[in-house]
Amino acid sequence: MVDFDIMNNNLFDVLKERGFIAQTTSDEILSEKLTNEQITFYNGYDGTASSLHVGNLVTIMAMLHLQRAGHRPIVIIGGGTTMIGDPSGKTEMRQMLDETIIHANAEAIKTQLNRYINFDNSQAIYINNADWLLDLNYIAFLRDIGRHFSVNRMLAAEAYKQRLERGLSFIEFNYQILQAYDYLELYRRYGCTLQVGGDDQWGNLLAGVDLIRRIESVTVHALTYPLLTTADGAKMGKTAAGAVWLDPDKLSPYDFYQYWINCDDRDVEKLLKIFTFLSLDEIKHLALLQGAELRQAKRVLAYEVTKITHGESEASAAAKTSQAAFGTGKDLTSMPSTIITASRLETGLSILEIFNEVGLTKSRNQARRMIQQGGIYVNDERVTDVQAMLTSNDVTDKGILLRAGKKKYHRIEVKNE
RNA sequence: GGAGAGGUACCCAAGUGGCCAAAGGGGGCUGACUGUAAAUCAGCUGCGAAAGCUUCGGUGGUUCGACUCCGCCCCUCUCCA
Repeated sequence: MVDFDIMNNNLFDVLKERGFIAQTTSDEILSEKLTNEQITFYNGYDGTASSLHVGNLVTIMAMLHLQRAGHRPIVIIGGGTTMIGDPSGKTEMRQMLDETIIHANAEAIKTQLNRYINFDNSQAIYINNADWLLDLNYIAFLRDIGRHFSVNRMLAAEAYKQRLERGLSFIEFNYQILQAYDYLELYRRYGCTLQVGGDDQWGNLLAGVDLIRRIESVTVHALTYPLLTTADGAKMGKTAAGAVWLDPDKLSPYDFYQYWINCDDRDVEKLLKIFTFLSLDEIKHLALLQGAELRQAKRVLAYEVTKITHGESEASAAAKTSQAAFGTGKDLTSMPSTIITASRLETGLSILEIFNEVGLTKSRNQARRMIQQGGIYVNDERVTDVQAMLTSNDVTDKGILLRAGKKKYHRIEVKNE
């Protein structure tokens, strides 16, 4: 894919135009460096979960833009820092995670990042800060690094203010210092001169910039991405079911696709700019669509984002399934499905039970409630009887189509043993 | 270590011996209206077919009966050291 934006403008302007930039240490210098030099930059991911989510996708997209323009990304997994827990943006202390879990998470995230970022021939570097943090000598660290940090200034930082009211433990207070140390380490090892991250990381990034200036007498840089919120004010990437994961086992490509299709009208343009590689011109055209037409733009958005994360075939399948479920098509192949044996239908299978079993409802009580409210459908026919049973008569050539509410579908395939 | 205030369902927050599966708000879900959007309105929002069971930091008591009273423990916050 040819990226015309980058051919015609300088990278920094493109990033800015696409909405990737919240704060930087210096727009002018960064713009100049990104245009005239090949720099090494880094982005850290913590190991608190076994999968990245949509929030992290912003940083991945930005890294891809930077890598395509010839800069070298370092992806650092916070195997060491996650042992501490970042207090930024948190009102409560994070739960301490077990070392083996953190390690497993780090591995999973590494695999995941591999799908996006090209690590061939050292075009990108993967590293885990556990490599140097876990064996630090406390006294030596305090003397070499700790002395450069002013507690006064740290306390004044916005990130800690909120926590000072509710309580901040010493372990968390050290997080920023360790992250700053990471930057120093990467500067020394790889000549890394730019750290990027979400805007809530601004304080942590600056701490690293300061540390490197003090110790190495070198000016390095920091750039943050805006923290995305949806038009109705919620954090991007959160749904009732939890985070919007990038791992297909945690969130099916179909559901992932649906997440984007269902975005707020007002967010479409912003999301296209950040989460797809479509040119700004194309995006402008799509954003001109009005009313129901805007769904077309959402389809493009959902397809493109799903393609980047799950690949082209999954994206097409999800698009087809979505059309089938909400339009008039027939293809239901990528809809979540469950296989049951024909024998279970012989005696009649309770609707409550099957909805509960496939996870469309959380409990039988909930399924009952939804039937009473008219929100349960079998083969698109509303179920009104709480006692209703599924029988072999309900089996169509496509199995049995279960639906909870307007948007949650599940297909039952029947197997003769 | 001392003094005080607290820990209630997804979150905030009432409740202070039975009428409490626990007010209210937020969030979420369903329905109507729509465009698989937003806004609005209505209903629902522990588990169970039911009897009933589990739930108010933990644990032991008092009581016919405890979220409510008593003992011990754990945790959080504020002030003092």
